[in-house]
Amino acid sequence: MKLSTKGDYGVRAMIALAKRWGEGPVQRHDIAERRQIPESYLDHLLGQLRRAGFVRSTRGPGGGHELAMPPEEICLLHVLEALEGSLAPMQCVESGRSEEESICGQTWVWESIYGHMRQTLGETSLEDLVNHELEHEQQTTRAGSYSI
Amino acid sequence: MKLSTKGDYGVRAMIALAKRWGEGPVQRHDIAERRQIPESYLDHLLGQLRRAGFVRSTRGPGGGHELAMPPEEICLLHVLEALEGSLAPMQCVESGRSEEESICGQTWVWESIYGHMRQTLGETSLEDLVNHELEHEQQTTRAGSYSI
DNA sequence: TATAATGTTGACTGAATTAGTCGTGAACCC
DNA sequence: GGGTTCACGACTAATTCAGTCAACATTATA
Repeated sequence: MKLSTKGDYGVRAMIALAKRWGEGPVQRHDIAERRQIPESYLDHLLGQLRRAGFVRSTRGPGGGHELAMPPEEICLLHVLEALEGSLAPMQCVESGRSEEESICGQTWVWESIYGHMRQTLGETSLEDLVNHELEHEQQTTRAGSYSI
Repeated sequence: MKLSTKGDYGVRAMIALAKRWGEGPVQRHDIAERRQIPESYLDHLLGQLRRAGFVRSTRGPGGGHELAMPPEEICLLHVLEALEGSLAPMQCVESGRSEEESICGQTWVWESIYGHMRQTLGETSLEDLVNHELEHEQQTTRAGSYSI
């Protein structure tokens, strides 16, 4: 039941871009370093995200990658589905085939879990993630200031 | 984000046993056929379930497998964790390492999803699954009776 | 006690998926 | 033209998954 690194890395990259929204393109190298993603692998992920319409890239000096729309308009669900395809935990959940129900017997439980998961991911935007991260940073900075 | 066949098959097998609770041992072959599980693979699953204490097996003629406790006392969560290990969708969710939070940035979302998932699976017993299946069978039987 | 039915175990294997790397090329800026 | 950056596809290594198989242990019963 693990999310693949593809999804994880992809979301990390999107958060990195969301954090710099409005400041022009960010370079691949920069994203990779900050979020600890293998740079050459990040290539693929950015390619998928670009083709899915979430990212805009420009080449040449001063080029890089940026979000194609504001962070509040991009939700985790769409990003992850662009990278991983369906997130359904079982085949019979996504296909909705009721004939299999008598053999599998557990479809309804997974449907419920999947529904909740989609809802949560759909309600969470990149902006939310950035805000959450900023709050967290403030806390650790404040806490850390005592130890200097 | 797929559940492996191991978890799926394992739960199917447990449902099969729950349905025959109190009727003595059920044979591997029988379970495999009814639930469409490769018989030699089922071996491994029953082994894991036995070592986890959910299944009791007896050898020799008339032997087979049966639940080691009533179906209402066994929940999906425990069965799946016995088979698959942790169901946590990301490493940082199960380890709870907050240092990674600044790099990953999405832990909190997955923690919420994971929490809900555990709750749902924890609240669903084998008895619930059997009952659900019986209701479903009645419906299809009734519906089907018109077409004969 | 012989034997047939059944479960037990672990070694092995093939296929698929994941997680990347690398090289070449294209666009862009100066 | 030269340096910088992205774009794309071929290739590969490692891991996990899914499953088979053979030898062995236990038990019922005739």
